[in-house]
Amino acid sequence: MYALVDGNNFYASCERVFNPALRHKAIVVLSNNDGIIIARSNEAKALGIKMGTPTFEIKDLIARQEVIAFSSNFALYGDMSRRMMHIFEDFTPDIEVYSIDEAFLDFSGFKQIDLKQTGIDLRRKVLKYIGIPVSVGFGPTKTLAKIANRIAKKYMKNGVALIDTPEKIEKALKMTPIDDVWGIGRRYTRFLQHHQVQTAWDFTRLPDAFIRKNMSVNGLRTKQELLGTVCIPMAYHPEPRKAIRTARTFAQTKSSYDELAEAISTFAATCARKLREQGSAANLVTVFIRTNKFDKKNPYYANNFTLQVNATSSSINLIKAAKTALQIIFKKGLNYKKAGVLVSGLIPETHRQLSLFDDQNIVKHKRLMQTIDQLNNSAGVSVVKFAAEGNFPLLQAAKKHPASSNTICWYNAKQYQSYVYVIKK
DNA sequence: TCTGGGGTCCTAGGACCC
DNA sequence: TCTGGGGTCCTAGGACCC
Repeated sequence: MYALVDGNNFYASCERVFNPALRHKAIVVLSNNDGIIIARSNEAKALGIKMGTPTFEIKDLIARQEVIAFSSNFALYGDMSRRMMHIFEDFTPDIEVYSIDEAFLDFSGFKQIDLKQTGIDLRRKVLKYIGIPVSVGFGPTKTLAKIANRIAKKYMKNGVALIDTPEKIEKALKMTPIDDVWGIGRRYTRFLQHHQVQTAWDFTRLPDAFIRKNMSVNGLRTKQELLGTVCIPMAYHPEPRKAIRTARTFAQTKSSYDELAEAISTFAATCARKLREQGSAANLVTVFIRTNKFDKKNPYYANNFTLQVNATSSSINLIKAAKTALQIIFKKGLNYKKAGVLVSGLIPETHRQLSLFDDQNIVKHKRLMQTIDQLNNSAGVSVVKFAAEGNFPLLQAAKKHPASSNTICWYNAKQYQSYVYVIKK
């Protein structure tokens, strides 16, 4: 048996932990730039606020304080998540961290265990030590555990549901709308409803050939999982990412190349840092930019360009490549609303092929990056960054006074069109 | 009129997840 | 006025190989 455990309204619950006065209040958590709603407490859901609602659509509710809105704080949520996962590990060592707020727990080694009681204990423990309410669903496959979790959340006062017999499977499938099945998204929901499939149970009545033809092998896996046959194995140890992406929607559009280049450089540096964190190097760098897709008055422009690089995790190399790609797709006279950098073709850093042209720099870059990472990690924030990233008011001062009191090191790496400098904490 | 057979690799697009 | 960010997998089709 597997359990799916997830934090109820996770981001909203995290905010609540630190402000108990918010209990029973309608609260929402907003995206980057406070653009849309990305999490809601039950009370906010009851007000009819949907996921993804643009914030401006509920600004009256916020102004009247009927809804309390928070800007997102992902550092906090990540920390809460780690602590929550740690508690899960007290119940079984075999866990798969599936997302920031949920994990699959493998209980197949526990033959004599009272799962229902285990779920209740787990819930109580997380609530006590972390302060986050969780729901626990048990099932013989991950897909059924997901369904059990939904039932736990919706109908069970103790937050725990167990699907462990053929009778319970059938009952659970019949009470689960097709769009609540893990693996069935918007498109397939529409398609299936068109074929008179309303519930998970209806779906399991479809012929395999029909599912295979219209929904690929994944659809078939979902059907088997719903019937109790494991097709989606546990992933106990996270694989290294195959692509890493950093992108932002801008609060204010950017139209000049320089402004955009600074943003792109920041994204590239972030990608580079994430690459180093997981010990990978990238062979491909993609840059994309787009204007406001909601703007009906002006023509929409979106483009991307991918450059091949010698496998690297150096911020310097990646910033340089990203800026080159940007030059190719940048068009003057447009107001850009969103931009991003994607690094892919990732390989383990240790497998990196030495190239004739850059092996001189690899060692230098490596030491520089290590030093920068150490400084930034120990400070907890970005105290060292590249001048190409811009947005650094001290840059001008540092240029004028390389040895000013708040500057302990000033390094101008002209050949990379970038600067590195270190500010005293 | 009629034009082999078998394979790999890569990419874009479309589906899904949180 | 104001609309998120970060991933994965599968498939079809094209390029290319012998």
